[in-house]
Amino acid sequence: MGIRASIPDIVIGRLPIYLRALGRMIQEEKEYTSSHELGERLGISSAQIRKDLSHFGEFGKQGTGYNVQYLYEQIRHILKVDREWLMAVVGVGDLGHAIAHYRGFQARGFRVAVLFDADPKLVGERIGDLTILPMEQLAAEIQRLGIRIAMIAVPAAEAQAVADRLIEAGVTALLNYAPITLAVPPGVRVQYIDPAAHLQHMTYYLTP
Amino acid sequence: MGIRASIPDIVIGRLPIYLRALGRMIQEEKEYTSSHELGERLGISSAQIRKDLSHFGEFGKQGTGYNVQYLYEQIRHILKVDREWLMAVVGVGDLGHAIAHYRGFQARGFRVAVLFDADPKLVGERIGDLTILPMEQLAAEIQRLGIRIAMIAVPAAEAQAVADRLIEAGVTALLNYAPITLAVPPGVRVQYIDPAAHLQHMTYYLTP
DNA sequence: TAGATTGTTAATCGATTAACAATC
DNA sequence: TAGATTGTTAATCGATTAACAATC
Repeated sequence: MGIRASIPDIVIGRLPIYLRALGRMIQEEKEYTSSHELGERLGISSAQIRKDLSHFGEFGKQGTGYNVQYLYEQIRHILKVDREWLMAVVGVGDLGHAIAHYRGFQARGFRVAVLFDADPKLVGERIGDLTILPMEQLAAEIQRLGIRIAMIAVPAAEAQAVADRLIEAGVTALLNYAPITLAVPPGVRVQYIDPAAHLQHMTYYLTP
Repeated sequence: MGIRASIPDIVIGRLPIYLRALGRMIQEEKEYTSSHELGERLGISSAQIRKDLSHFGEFGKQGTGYNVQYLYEQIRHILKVDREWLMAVVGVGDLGHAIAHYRGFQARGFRVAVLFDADPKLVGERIGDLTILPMEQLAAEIQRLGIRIAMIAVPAAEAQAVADRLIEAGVTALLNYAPITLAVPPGVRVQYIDPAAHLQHMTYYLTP
């Protein structure tokens, strides 16, 4: 029995983009697509799309391309979003509120299940059908709900301490909105959302 | 006179991360750092940091490393964020509100200067010292303020049309929060913020 | 000085692309 | 069938890393 080489992380990172485009095609009631068409929409070469998908199996048919619905389901399965993941949000300021209200998670495999904030003035406030809980309940609630994913929306100065507590409680995937690189132990994944960093990336190319 | 090869975009994308770390070091009143220390904090090899910086000049000293403040200023200059860029925000729902309130832009070279929304119920509402304007005023206001950067925080279904209008008005850098890949003409830059895509990237690695 | 660290070169590694046989 | 498109191989391209002379 051979060893299956691990799939490049950069390929995994493109799958959600493919999934997003396929979701739109489903809305458009498009039944079939091709690597060429998908690449066209995404600004990616058709060869790359075929190569990426080939890591996971054979999903298309020569001559006709890919059945949109089928490929969509397959990628959902590969990414393990053919189920619902519960998430915790820590920090319920403006950004945390926006995250808690966001309607877009449900369709893509996620649900905000619990909110925490360190500010006693916010604790007890209701958002949708959730009540903001104090930090003291963080570990217990995360364990009770079996939560593995958390979003950090606290100020930069508190983000590392919050990450530490979340990891301690059993979280292994963090989406960090604070503008700071987190130190985490092996086995814990972190993704970053830093709008100012994206903006700075673009200003390099702007002529003043 | 030779042709200066263009610097890889992936290198440009790392500069804001270096800048962010240097900003924190300034807060910590750290005077000198090294490629090794910086790399340690960021989970990047020291060789990569030195190589990245070498595209732009020589900023360090053998034996002592980099003066934090000096390197910070140099990178700010390279990224053209040693000034203030005005930005437009289109779509002032929960997310647009959070963006408009966000205090973190100022220190990193940006200011939200104008807000637009298609909803007549929102038009006229004040957020901080800004008033939400109707879409009809988009082109005129963007031109009047000389705005080159816009953030799109409208539903996916409207994002492409909004992008088209912004580009038409002279915007050449878009930060898109809508979960859709935008089609833009050459010369226009787009960066994407899609939390669900980041989450899906991580669930791949989670064991159910 | 001795130790540390830079900037740079060359080697390595990995990702993307081009091309095409297979086949629907 | 003829045309289209896949999955895959090999070639190309580009990015990362290791190593080290230079030097503070």
